[in-house]
Amino acid sequence: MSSGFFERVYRLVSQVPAGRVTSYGAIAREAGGGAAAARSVGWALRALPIDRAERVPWWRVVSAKGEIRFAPNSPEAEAQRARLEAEGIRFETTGRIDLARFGWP
DNA sequence: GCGTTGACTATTG
DNA sequence: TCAATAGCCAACG
Repeated sequence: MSSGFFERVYRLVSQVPAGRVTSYGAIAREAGGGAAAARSVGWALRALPIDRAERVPWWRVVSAKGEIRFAPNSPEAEAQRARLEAEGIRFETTGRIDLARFGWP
């Protein structure tokens, strides 16, 4: 609406099925901004309103390495990990996700 | 319209 | 494999 890029990002994230995760670069590329627009995707999700956050699975969006890009002691990171585990996603001992199994093609 | 910021990615050492 | 640096894009002030 206001910004096609933002709405497009929200739409793509909403299309991610439960039990799957995607990376910022993948969404950025699908949004039409290119892999370099990954930072803009983070900006869009950071500006994600609360009412939008409930219908947009932002927690299924992780870094290209399958790890959460929040602070390890951040409440958002804890909530994200909890939601991902609730959807059946397992974390490695290093705290990373196996994109080969949970990655969204 | 310019400069800064950011939930990133890819490349190099 | 890990750490540090550069680059790109979009929104905000």
